[in-house]
Amino acid sequence: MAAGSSPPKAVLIDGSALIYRAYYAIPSNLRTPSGLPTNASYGFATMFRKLMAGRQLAYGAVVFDTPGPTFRDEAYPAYKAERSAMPEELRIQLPWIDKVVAVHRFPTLRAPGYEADDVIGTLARQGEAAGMEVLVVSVDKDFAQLISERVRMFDPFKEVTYDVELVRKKFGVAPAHFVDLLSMVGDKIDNIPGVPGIGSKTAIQLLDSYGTLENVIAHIDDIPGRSGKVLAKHVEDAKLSRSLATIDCAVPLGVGLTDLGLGPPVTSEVDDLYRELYFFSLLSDEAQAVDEATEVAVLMSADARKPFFDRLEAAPHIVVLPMVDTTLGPAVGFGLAASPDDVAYVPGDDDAVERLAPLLQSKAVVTHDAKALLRWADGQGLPVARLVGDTQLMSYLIDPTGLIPHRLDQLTKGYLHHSLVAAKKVQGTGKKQKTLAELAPGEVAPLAGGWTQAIAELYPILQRKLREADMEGHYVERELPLAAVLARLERTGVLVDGPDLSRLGVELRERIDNLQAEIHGLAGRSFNIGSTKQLSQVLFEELQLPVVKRTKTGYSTDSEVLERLAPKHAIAAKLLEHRKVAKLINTYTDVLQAAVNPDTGRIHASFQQTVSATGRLICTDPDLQRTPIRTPEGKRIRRAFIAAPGARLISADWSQIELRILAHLSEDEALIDAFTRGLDVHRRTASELFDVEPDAVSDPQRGVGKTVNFATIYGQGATALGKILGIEKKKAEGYIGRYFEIYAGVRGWLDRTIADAMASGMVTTMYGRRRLIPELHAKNTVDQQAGQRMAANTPIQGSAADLCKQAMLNIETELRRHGLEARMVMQIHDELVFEAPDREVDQVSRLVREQMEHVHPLRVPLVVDVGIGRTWAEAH
DNA sequence: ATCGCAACGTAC
DNA sequence: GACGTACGTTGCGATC
Repeated sequence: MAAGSSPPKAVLIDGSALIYRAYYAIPSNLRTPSGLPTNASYGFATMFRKLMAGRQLAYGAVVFDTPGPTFRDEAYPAYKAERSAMPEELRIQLPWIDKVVAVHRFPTLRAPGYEADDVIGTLARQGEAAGMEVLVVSVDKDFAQLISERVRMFDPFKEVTYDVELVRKKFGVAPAHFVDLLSMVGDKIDNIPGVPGIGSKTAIQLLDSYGTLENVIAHIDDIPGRSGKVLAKHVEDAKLSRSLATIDCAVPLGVGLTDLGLGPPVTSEVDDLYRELYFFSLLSDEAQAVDEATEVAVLMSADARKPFFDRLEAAPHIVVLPMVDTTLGPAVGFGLAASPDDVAYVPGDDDAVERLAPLLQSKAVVTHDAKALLRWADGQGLPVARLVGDTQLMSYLIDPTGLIPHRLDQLTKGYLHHSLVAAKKVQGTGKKQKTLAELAPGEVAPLAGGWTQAIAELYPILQRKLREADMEGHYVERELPLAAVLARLERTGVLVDGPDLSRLGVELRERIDNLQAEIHGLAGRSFNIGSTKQLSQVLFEELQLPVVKRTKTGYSTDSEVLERLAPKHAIAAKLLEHRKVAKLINTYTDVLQAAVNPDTGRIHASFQQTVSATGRLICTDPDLQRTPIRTPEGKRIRRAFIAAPGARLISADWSQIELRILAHLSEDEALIDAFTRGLDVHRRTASELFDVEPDAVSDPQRGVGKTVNFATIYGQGATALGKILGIEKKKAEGYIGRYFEIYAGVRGWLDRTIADAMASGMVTTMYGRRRLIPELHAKNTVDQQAGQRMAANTPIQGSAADLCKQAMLNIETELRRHGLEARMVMQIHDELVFEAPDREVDQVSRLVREQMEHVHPLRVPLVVDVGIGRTWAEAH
């Protein structure tokens, strides 16, 4: 359509409905510093901005209800009787909402005696008649009746636009018959009675047959069964309902839609108002640039620093944010705050560190990512005596799967509703990215200052939420101290034998070259074996091998498929080997060598505390927790993890900790009995499943027992279990059924756990860490069932994580108490690895076993296997 | 050049 | 769709 020929556009905004929705959708803690609640104003303003973006609007108005009775109340006193008065905290925001509308140069309309719906209906019909395109903005489905070719409705919260087709799809009737539908179905929200016993299914059916309510009533004697009876009895209710639900499109307004022309908003006025309301994220780009770039003082000289550090000294707690480029590197500077209003950036020279040192010893310290602060402080030899706040850790504990990855900018948006200067805006991205050290203090300051101020503002909010979630104890006693353990573990790092990895790499590369040649030979041409797309063309089109399964985008070539193709074509086995070798080179030999820190000769991976949904620690850069073990080739990688000369690696892992926790939590007698008597549970399960004596269980049978035991922990169904065991679904069902006969207590616990989770929307671990599971209330069953599996698995996996964290803390304490030099170097969920001088090996082994086995009294014993060796492979 | 997603494979 | 928790690689198409 040519630009000039499109019809004029009008927008009619249902102000009352939107401010209510905004008020309830946005947390009430959103306030200006003076305490004015701004949640409804903020939501309304956000919606307004969204609405204006990119739309060429000629006419429009925001329409509000007026207090006092309307013609509907006179007709039917119960109308909207359920509605209570406007909350005071919302009423107080009305003048500000009016201002938001005004600065956008929008007219506001209120018509006494009528509802906003009627005013909007009247104007919409006017616009329609004048050939305009009309958009009604509301969350009220009643507007469906107005919709036509020219009138649509937009729900700004769901971001859905209703047109004739969508109304038909959602409600089952055309817009013209929407009130006829409501007249029978009623509307609880507006207290429109409808006809009791008639639901939307029946009503739609009746309207399909008779067209309108009027015609339904005319043929009331033809309607069979209960529907006919109740209709006949409630004809008057239906008629009343219809008139109540009908929007009056002929309200005498005194103004027409064409009187409601829109002017362009004056950006400066909008910005001024938003500053007043502290809506910094809604400021125009120009205003934001100015706003964010100023404010933070850069304290270069001793004279400038003195008074600020004096204020830090006097503050109840201080915020400290070291700005570092690399994990073990120096601080380029510090963001420091005595309060949210007293923030400064101090370049990281000797004077700054000297001034900071006593504060770290004496003050309550708040930061974001305590582990990083401690890593830096440890490196400087500075003790941090009272670390009380880590906004990253707090956010994680409050909702581990929300605001991922709990970065400051996300927390600021989520809790403070404004945005921060982006790091990439200051540092750039890609090749042009600058390190902090390459920037001038004045350039780092806005970044550091914004972050530091955000931490200061977030801390009390998160502290309250943490208390509300009843997790302060766990946070203070376990998670926060663990950050110190992890900081030390990361700084220690783990020694790897680079030359050994290099030799292995050479060997593997030779193998892969040969494999590649063989595969190309078998394929009849060369191609990129790493490309699944090219590979599937070779396998399924050129070699005409049968398609085993498909992926979203084409044919699958995963290892399971290749296994199945192996009997048919020699290429499959070669491909499997190629994959395995390529994986070892790419993910392990090369990566691990590259990860060795040239200064220390060790790998300093990151053990992250705020990532997993269940509370497990997660290792990255590189991910040492996935170092291969299952195959002989994989095990060679573990041989490259070594102890320093004169030291040994000690590996200690819990035996079947998750099953033991399941036994403890479920209090299942058979499971508790098995562990208490020190039986092999997998054998025990197999013995029951196959009805043979435990001693007569074969290895494959024990394997099935093991798989079925694990299936419980993961909430596996018969399909999945069957697939893994390579048996029919029916047979897998049989196993599962039998399993729950043997371990009836487990069934009961699972049922209770899932039921509790459905009721509360969350699950908790042994030490009270919680996980919200929104999937439990998903609309579709698939997601819901996934939610239930998470609900079953999380207490088990999460409690295992809890115990491991506690053990790590206890062991660290004991190692220090005994003045031992041994260091924890890795955690692999149920395994802890230590590097100990030869003379300490025996003592540390005993100490570690003792601490791990007795970390927490359970209804079953915990058993730990300890291994010692020069390499990880030897020790495990 | 950079980003995000799909497919795959590794661990507990 | 049917197994919980993760990370990281390569390839590849979309986007800047």
